[in-house]
Amino acid sequence: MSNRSNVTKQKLLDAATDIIMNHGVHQLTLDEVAKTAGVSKGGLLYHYPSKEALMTAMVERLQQEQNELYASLQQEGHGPVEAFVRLFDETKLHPERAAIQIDVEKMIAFLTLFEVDQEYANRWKHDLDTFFAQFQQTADPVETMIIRYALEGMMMSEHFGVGVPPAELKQAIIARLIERAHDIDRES
Amino acid sequence: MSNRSNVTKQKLLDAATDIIMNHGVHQLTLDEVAKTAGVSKGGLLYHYPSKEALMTAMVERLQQEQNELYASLQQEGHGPVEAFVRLFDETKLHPERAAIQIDVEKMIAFLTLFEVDQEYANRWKHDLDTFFAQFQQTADPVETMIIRYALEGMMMSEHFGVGVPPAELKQAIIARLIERAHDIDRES
DNA sequence: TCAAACAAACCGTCTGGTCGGTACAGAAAG
DNA sequence: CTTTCTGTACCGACCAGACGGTTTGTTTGA
Repeated sequence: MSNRSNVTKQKLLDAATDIIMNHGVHQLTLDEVAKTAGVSKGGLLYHYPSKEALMTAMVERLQQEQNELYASLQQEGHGPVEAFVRLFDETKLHPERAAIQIDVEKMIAFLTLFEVDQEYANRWKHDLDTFFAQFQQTADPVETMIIRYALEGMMMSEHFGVGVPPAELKQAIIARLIERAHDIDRES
Repeated sequence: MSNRSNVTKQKLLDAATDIIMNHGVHQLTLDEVAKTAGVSKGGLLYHYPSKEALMTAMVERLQQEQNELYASLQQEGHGPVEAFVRLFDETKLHPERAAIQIDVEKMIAFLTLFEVDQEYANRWKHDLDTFFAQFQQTADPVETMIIRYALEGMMMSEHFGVGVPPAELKQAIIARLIERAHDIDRES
């Protein structure tokens, strides 16, 4: 795969990501993606021969970015639960990490794709299932799951802009979650 | 509005709800709703002159059901936070309440509708905002918000079937959330 | 010069919505 | 009592636009 080809592919994935985040799934049409990326529809379908292929590539890129950030957080010495919590706040706490470019709000946006195509949704689900399985083996599975759910709920709430608390309350919530995650990791 | 007319309207809303929950938003077509309800497409559009009108009616009926159940829970003596927690589990703990017929999975299904029509999405958001505002005035706003987020995250996770824990763990999670909500309500 | 990379017109299907018409229950008229 | 009229509820063929995907043609770079 030449460099030129790869650049265009990334542009297309960026455009698709941009659309799905700012305008929702129903606006994710091939014409719109091509237009946003500054490529013709023919050019798009040259690289991704179907809409499904495009969406699969989007999800896979997101997954990879997430895995990389999560691994780097664990290498810094954080336990699995705390690393998970920090996954939800890292780019905002440390903007200089923007290179990794992980935005968790993408996840909830992509989740809506689950309803469009059950096929590759199941692939993603499998990965997530094995990941979350370890959360049931900690010193306090109940609390661990509450932490996990709280983060996902917060993510969803912010994505839809429903009942969003002031910034300082949000930071306090995250701080308390990190604190508890830290304790759980230490006891496990 | 005659009785006959109202029966048909409810049948149409039931059909639409059924489709959106079991097959996703992308399957919610007028033809499919009409077919499921045993009505012609013309009949559907006679009662709901547009797809948007149909969806708005769906959301409004859901909202009303929710408000009624929440009010009845508070009348039983539960505080606002605990009543909120029980809202997420009531139909499963007390199947005899099925008359009220509130299934929280509907909510997350409907949330995806937000992307279709920003108009009434904002109306719903406003209602939710004012509702959740009280959660920031409790004895422990941080914990209250964690409880709220955890429930929403759990709901979402179950809707998508991602990393769902065994039943006994789930019950333990809810039990702990109820316990904490009870404490917060008492202190407030 | 040749293949990869892209452009653009085009096609078939799906879907929201329109429109003319039907069935029927009751009111009004004779 | 019979006939005519009227409004509600509903049907189903049809239309226009959108969208995913194909085909054919053109450019670009090694």
